[in-house]
Amino acid sequence: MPVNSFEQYPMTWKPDKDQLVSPLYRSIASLLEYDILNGYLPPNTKLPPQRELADYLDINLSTITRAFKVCEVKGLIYAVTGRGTFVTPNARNAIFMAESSEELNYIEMGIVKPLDCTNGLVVETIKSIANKNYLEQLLDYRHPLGMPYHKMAARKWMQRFSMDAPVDNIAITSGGQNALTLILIALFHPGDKIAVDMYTYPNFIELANILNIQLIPIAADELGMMPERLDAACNANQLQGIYLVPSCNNPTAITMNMNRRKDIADIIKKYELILIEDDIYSFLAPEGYLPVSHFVPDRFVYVLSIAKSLSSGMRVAFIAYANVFVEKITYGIFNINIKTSGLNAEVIAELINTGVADRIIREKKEMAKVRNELYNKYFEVNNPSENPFSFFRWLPLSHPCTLKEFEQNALTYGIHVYHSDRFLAKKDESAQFIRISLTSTKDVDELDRGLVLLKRLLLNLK
Amino acid sequence: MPVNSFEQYPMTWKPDKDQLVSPLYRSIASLLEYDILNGYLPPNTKLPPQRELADYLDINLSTITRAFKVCEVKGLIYAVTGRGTFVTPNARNAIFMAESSEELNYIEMGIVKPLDCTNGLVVETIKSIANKNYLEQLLDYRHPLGMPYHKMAARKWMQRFSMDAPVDNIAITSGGQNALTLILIALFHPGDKIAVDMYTYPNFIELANILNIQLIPIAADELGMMPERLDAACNANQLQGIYLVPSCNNPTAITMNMNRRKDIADIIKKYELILIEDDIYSFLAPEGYLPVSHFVPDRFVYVLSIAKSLSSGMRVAFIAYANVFVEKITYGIFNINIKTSGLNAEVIAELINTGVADRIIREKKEMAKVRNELYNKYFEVNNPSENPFSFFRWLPLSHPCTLKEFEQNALTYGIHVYHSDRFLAKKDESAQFIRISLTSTKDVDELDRGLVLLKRLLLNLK
DNA sequence: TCATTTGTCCTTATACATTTA
DNA sequence: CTAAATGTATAAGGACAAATG
Repeated sequence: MPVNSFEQYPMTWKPDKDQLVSPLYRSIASLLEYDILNGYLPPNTKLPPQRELADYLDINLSTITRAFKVCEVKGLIYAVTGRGTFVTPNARNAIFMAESSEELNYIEMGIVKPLDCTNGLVVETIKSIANKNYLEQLLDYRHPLGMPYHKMAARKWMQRFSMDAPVDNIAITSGGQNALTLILIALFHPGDKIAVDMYTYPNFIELANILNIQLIPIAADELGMMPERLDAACNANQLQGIYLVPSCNNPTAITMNMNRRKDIADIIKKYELILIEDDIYSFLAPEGYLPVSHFVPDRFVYVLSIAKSLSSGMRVAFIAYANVFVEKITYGIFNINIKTSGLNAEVIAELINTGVADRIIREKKEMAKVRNELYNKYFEVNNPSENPFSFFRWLPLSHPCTLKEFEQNALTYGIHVYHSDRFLAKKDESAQFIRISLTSTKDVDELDRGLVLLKRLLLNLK
Repeated sequence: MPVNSFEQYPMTWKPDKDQLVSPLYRSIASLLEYDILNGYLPPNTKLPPQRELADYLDINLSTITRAFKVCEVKGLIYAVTGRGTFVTPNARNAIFMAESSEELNYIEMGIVKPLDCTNGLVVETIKSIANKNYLEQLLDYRHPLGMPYHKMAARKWMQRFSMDAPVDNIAITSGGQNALTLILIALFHPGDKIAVDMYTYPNFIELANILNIQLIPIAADELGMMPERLDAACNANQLQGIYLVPSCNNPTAITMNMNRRKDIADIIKKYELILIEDDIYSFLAPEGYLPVSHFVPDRFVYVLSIAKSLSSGMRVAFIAYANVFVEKITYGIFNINIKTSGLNAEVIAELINTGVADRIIREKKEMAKVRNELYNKYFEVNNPSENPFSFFRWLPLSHPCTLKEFEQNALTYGIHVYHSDRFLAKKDESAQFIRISLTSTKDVDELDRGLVLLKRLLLNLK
């Protein structure tokens, strides 16, 4: 029997005892699900403590725990030990490209677009390929990892960024996100733990979530992820891997210098982690910088997407990997993709081999430089490790604010920017920032107007 | 204390009691994992009953159950109530396209190639698109689910096969395998169970394995999967989904008739399964056949790959899905692919809209018919439910044989064929068959020679 | 700093369902 | 067809750990 009468202390959620049938935990879970989905329990509602509900329903605490677990897995609620269980606010953090964003009533500085006014050059290359007589060979169903000729172009492009690997250790995937999916599925298991920067790429966070891979955030100083912190985390948890974007970490814009790269590599070797090096911004890094992969030749997977550097629409990325991963990645590609379209790979190979690719990145770097100089007129960049060609900037928020509050407020000012909470693998009370995309306005003038609005917004917050 | 001394009745696996530390179940699981991965417990070994182990280790039965569950989710073991727990046979069956198969010294009747001599028509379409002036729009980073115009073409193509869905319930993926990956990741969890035909598509089996999704094989009669067996399996296990290839099941070549489709649909509704309908061979099915999805409008995901029907090299598939899955699939596509290349989708849309697609499938059907007629000269097809246009045939083996033995033997005869064990989700003592691809020889003559060799091989086995 | 609150994890007990002999 | 073997599902009790004030 219940110990107390609960009539006088109202609980936020009172399941109907009469509706409980065996199995109890499922019965409870579906009552809870029903009440959440029908709006009887609005987002962020604090549910009664598990013990209180158990007492009220006169069943064991563990049964409530189990019922709650069912709803938590469905994403309906979340729980924090010591604090309680809450109805999930149903906002997701993944950064979606708007489905139809023809007419925006704000200045876009949220999403990072790839400065794709250089697409005209890609179109020319497509046209020139369409005239070749070997087109039919590109439609072949063979070569799941990529045609040899395309892998040679991939190698050439990697070498340009000081990454060298034999063609047998190179594969072509259907874009960078597809490569990350492949790597997480082929080399990791559900429940594995991967170290990431405290603030990191949101789509990697979401991908890890969907695959039930746990991310362990590691704090950074002005040079990027701190080796001591990584060491400590490896000691405390059993980590299997690490994800890094060393050329220009998204969102902090930090380029890791060579010493820091070596120090991180030492920890990777010490704990035998698998390195996932996402070098999407390699074309913005100083010439001759060696990738972290270079220092861990037995433990790396290096991902070189061309979405930001050459063309986002072609959906091609190159990956290179240590010998030990050859079999698993080959097997993974076959299971996940079968293969990447030869036509698309051909277009990119042609861009690389004709030198057009070099021209594109030169132009993009120039545009990025101009936009960064404009940014510097309004805001200071104090950390010399931040990449001066970065497509986005990272600005501390002096007055803390919730994600929704801040971004909504910004929209009323007519600008779209992202709050740092979107980039946290584990939400906590970390310092707050905003990420400002410099490459998404249609021209420099619009960016100027956006930055003026941003400056005004930040002043008014004080 | 243990009730008996186990010294005299040797168990197949005896974990070292001294190595057990808390938590017990994990300790046991990792000992077991270690022994399997290091070969001390070879594939198919029957482990001791859970009760016996519990008794031996002097702990509770449930703790062993839990330890075994950990290894089962990792795919190391599998359990059958009443029979016991067994080490998973780790043979990989995925059918790889040869990396470099220029010079074959055998006749290819293993892999199912798509009769792609129609690729010339695809090439022409690529050339015509390259001349259009809207090419740059195809390189857009927007529309992760596919551009509206492409989705309309997808809808049109689906309608041709009696599948109708609003464009908001349609998406474009980077090929059929990519679609299946997406669906398994977005709509299922590791450990979930999906019903499949006893003999089913090997790459689906491998994909499920890599994602730790369990497949439950369901027996078939001459009309395909038996509804009663599916019902029984749903009763016994808690199933979340079902995978079907109803137009021409690979490898059995069975086309499910309308009555059977309805009966299966009833069970899907009864147990609220998620239907994954892989309609890659829809173009070989009789006109007007309604997909199974039609009968479960609230629970389906319909996958229409164009790899076999139009072009395997373009890596495009269309999917349609029930309203309840819109959010999860949108989210999944974003996390796994970001998007599929608009250029490739445009080529396929153009094929569909200009009627070239219709011409291609007409030609392919005609070629398939000729090759099937040739097959019928040598072998009998007794089951009227087998698709007369099938790209492959399914032949009973009167004298049982191991997979390796048979396939090796065939190669010495100069032919490449697949043994039925490759198509089993759970290896057991099922009846044995071989699958003969009719569409992979370069011409009908070569197929004729291959079939003669096959006939001779089978006679010599008797 | 420490006690309280609160969710999580591990282990056990028992009833049940399927397979096999 | 029945009984035994064997894995599965549900629920409970207790120890533990993180957050809070």
